[in-house]
Amino acid sequence: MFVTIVFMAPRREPVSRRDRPAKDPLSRAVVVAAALRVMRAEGLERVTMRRLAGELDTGPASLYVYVDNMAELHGAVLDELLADVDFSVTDLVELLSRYTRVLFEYPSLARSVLTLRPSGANYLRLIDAVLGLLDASGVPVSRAAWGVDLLLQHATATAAEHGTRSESGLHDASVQEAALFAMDADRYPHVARVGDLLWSGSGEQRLRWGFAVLIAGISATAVP
Amino acid sequence: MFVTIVFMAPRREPVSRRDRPAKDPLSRAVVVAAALRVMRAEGLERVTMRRLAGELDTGPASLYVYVDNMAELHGAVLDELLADVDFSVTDLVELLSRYTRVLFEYPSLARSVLTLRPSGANYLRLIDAVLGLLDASGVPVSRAAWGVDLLLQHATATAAEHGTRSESGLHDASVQEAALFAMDADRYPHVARVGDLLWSGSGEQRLRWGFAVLIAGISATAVP
DNA sequence: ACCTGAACACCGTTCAAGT
DNA sequence: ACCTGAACACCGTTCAAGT
Repeated sequence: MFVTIVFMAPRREPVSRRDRPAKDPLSRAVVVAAALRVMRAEGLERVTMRRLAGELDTGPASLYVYVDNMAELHGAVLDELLADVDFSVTDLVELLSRYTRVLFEYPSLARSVLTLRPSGANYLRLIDAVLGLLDASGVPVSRAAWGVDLLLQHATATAAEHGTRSESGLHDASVQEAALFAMDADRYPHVARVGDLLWSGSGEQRLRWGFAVLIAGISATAVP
Repeated sequence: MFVTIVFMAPRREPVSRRDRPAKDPLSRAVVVAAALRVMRAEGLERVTMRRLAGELDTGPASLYVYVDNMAELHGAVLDELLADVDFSVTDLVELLSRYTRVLFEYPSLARSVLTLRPSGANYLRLIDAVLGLLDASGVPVSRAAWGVDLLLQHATATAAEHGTRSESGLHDASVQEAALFAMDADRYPHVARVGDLLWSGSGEQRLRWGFAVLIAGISATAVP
């Protein structure tokens, strides 16, 4: 993969524009594709306007012709990622898991998406599929309309958190510390009573339990 | 408020260290207090290591003696904010609302906290209070242990999103656009069927409905 | 009209060298 | 031991000036 990228965007000697091989004309699709390429190879942190501009043989200002800003570019990258996902399943938890699996690979993207309210064609396709399955299982339309947000937010938040945990090795240490601290039964009687259960279970288990909780709650709770 | 802050940290002429009035000795508490002051006055975006250092008459490197990094500082600021909140209530939704209200005032902090797993004394006090109320309403301890995470994450995520909406005027426009786009009944039949319900309700209403959904779901769903 | 060089106004974090 | 000046290695976005 890395070799491919080097081949597609070789470092060139700084020669005058005329002498350089013709480059692809810029377009929104080309910018998004470059962003996806850099993210896959080096992570979202390396997807900067300057880096992308370098990759596309132009200056950072030129990218603003095709994307509004970084946040919007992240939204476009997510939608591109979702383009390859098949959402035609009959089990809601499986559907949500397919979405989550994509984000688990790019936790920083999940973190960005969390504050984005994505609106791309493929995200809409996902929303449509979720609404379809909620309807099929008899959930009233008003609950489904609000519930889809809750379900996708849980998926996104879990993926974002997953990344934080695995990216910083510090985290285990600070959880340990908090755990010790928390076992002060005088100050935190309920935390002490619950004990290790607070940190128990795998990410996968908690994700699936969360989906189950939400589906049960959505089915049972009327909107105001 | 602004005047107070100016008074507390007046711009000084660049004079040699000897001639300057004695400054408070640095400490973690002093750094966190400065961060809180700058956040209240100008928003979290202005809380940078360099800005804080300037405020405290030192260089940015000095702050690293007291905080590990920006993320940890954000966690400390949240905990400081929670110090003033009374969590001794008997209604779980009211308890969660008190937490949410704090974050609603600082949406960027909510965004940061979302990927933080806070572990401060006051956040622990909040967790303890939530666990207490779940126990009081007869929720099995294993469900409560996992449920507290779901409840607080919903609160935090909603506050983070609230900020995104109100900070960028763009958002309304892009929601409009998405709404039109989404009404393509051939491509997104379920979205089209649900229609405006997707974007209906106030933030407050959806927040409270989310809490109700989670509480119902947590009570009804066994952990694996 | 479309594009971009250069500038504006910054960042977090590290580390060698003080005291 | 504790502290910090200066440097490292960058940022996103705007806008005047090209073509």
